[in-house]
Amino acid sequence: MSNPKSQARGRPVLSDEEVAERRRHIAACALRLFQAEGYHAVSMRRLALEADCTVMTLYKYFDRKIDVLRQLWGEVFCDLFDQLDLIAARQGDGQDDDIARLNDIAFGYVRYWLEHREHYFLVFMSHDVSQPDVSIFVEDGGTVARFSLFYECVAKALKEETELAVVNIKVQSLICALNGIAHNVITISGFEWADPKQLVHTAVSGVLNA
Amino acid sequence: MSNPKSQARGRPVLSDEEVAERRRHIAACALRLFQAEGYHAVSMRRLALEADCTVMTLYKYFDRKIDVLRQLWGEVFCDLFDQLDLIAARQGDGQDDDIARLNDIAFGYVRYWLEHREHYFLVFMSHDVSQPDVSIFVEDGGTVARFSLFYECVAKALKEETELAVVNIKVQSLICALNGIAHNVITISGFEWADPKQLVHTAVSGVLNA
DNA sequence: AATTTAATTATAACGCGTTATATTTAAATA
DNA sequence: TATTTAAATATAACGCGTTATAATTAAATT
Repeated sequence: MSNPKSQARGRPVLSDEEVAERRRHIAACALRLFQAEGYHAVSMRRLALEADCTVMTLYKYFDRKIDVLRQLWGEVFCDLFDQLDLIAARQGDGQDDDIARLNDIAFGYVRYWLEHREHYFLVFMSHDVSQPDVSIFVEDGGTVARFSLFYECVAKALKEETELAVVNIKVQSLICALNGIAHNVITISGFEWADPKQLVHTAVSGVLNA
Repeated sequence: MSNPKSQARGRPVLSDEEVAERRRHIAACALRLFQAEGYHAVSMRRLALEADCTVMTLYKYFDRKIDVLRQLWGEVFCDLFDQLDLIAARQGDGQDDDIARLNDIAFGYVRYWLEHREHYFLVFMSHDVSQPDVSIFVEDGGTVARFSLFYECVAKALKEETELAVVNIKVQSLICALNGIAHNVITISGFEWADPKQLVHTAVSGVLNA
């Protein structure tokens, strides 16, 4: 795509794969450091040391420090949805089973964030207060696609007669509710929140019965 | 409390009110600057200039820059709930009216954040990725108290027979859902979210029918 | 008026993210 | 091998949040 014979003379531009490899290497180092010491505790100078390159090289492959983080988000969601897919694969064909499965998946989703709060912060709270309108992880279509798991499960748990548009609203409402539960329980830690499982159950029942 | 005759000699410690006044002055300057240019665009040096003092004086009254922001959060919630109280004051005693009113309040809550996204970021997204467990705005009991508006409205919109504990779960679930809608619509701006009013309606119906 | 104490200032420093510029190194062609 | 081009380095600088320290100012008592 970006590399069609380029120039004849001189050192050739790195291939897309070579660029991707270098980005992956930096991201891999960053993941280790971020998980061990936290995002803000790791400086670009430190990351350069770990990645065995210069700060300037980091900035060649990532426009900003936050973009290194963004690279890791895809992996987080991959991990999360791999777990949810396992839950979804459980047997049971009745509608009661479908509802129970939806509950399990919804709670699995929230539990993942509660058990990996540093991932939650990585994904949902890395915004800069001064640049509010940044779109997260949506540019990566692969992540969005996996949210369709919720769509399928909600559709199954509902009567089959339900319209597509209605299912869509319900799914979005559910996802918002689940993210909200995770967000509130994690960030408003001084408040005596109810059992997350109950909150999730209420959200799921609500979406099905609304 | 902190000022009982203190010492006999030398300049007396500032009274609580004097301290509060200086804090308010700094916060007032900060509000003006933050709203005009954004939190991160305003440096402590700049704020000191505006507040007509030294950076060191700022640090005498606020441990960190983020604490200046925190001081402003209370005012944001005050503004928000003043608006919601107006909506809540509408006449109509039937249960249908109660449900409609709950819908209006819930949407008013979400709409406030959507229309004041900078406030949303101020309140819900000012965390540092590296210090995830900070409790927000809960230390200020006044703010939490005003959330009881939701409790009262949900209780009214439900049959009176509903248990306190159940109402409590429903209220928490609703608040999570509303925060989640605001959070997702604001921060995941690249996704085609449904009409927020519909999402709120689904959440409210869900909580009432769960 | 002299003294004591706290508030405030002045000044410098630290590492941070980020940018700019000039130089060196590596990989290709002629 | 000499040349060309891009990758990578080296180095310095900017303003940032934050901390430390010493000097100054303000308000009280003796």
